[in-house]
Amino acid sequence: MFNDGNILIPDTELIAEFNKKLKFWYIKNHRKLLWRETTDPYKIWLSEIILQQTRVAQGTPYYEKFLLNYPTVFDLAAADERDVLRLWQGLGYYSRARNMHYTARQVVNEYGGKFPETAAGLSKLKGLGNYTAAAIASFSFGEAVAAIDGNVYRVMSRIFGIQSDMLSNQGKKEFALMAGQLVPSDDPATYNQAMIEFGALQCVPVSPACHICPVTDMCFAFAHNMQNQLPVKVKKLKVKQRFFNYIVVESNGQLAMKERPSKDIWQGLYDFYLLESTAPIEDPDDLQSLISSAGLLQQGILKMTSKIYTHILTHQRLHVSFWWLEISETNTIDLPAGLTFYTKEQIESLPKPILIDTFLKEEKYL
DNA sequence: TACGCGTGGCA
DNA sequence: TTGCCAAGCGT
Repeated sequence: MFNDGNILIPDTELIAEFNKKLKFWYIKNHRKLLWRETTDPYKIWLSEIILQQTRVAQGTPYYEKFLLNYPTVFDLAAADERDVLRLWQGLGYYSRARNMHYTARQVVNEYGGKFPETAAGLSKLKGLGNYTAAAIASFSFGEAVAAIDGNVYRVMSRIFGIQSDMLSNQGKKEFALMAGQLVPSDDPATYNQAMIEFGALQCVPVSPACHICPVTDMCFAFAHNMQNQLPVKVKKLKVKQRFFNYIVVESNGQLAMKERPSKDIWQGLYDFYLLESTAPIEDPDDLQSLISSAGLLQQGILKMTSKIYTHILTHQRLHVSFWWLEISETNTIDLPAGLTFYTKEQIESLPKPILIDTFLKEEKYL
């Protein structure tokens, strides 16, 4: 192994050994898929576009009906975009279909109906990124370039112990460097197919069957029992947007509060009657219907405080509005479950989220 | 660079 | 039920 700064590139003997075992596994275990029985770049291209982020079982019927309706790139180029989209219907990621149609016309009009024969040339076409361009280049034209899809990332990461984030740019560079060392000049097409198929069938994301794997003897993940940790994908934590509409029920100077339930933020702290919505509510009428559907008796004047509070948590952004519901002294009210009236003194001593505390102070209640 | 893009299968 | 994807790409 030699060190390239960030990753260890295995020596040529180890690479040769891995490739040999991989190829043997592939010959024995690969699926017979329609698009593997041709080198026609149009068909390979069609299959690769369809299979982007899509399972074989889901994409196969589409591959067949597209070939039936548009047997050649000329037929696809001559079609109306609307018809192409109609045929794509149900497969999702519809820009794939639009780009494919666009590219078919470009191939016909600017390339005389022939696809470029290198990954670099193919990359210039719309809808073809690094992976798809490399896949077509190797499958159709035998170019010795590595086609790195999600399966290949996983296999390389586990076998050779690459622990860089496969979603980061730096990580992608390291994987690409490794992949470039692995791809053989002899029959790169079968090698690429084999890597992808190996990832799809044997080195699967969850609970791979390592006891029947032919390369455990050279597998970093197996040796370190890290199959479930690799590949590393640093998930960008997604900030969820939530819209809170608090009903501050007031009666004789007391406020109705309740303890926060488990399995949500602020567990054990106290807040008001909460109606959560998927979008901000600005019209009191909308809130009224929400309230009545929730069974809260409407016996007072609902008044929104002017301001909408934004409260930021690690993984949530809360957009919070407060609505005062004043109950006149002569009325009684059936409070929803969990709510209890508390005096100002009691409220002062209750544990509350900062947001609630701030609100009460700004309203000069506390 | 980070994010939106669709659908169906699975635990 | 809900989250996590599955042969990525364009912006």
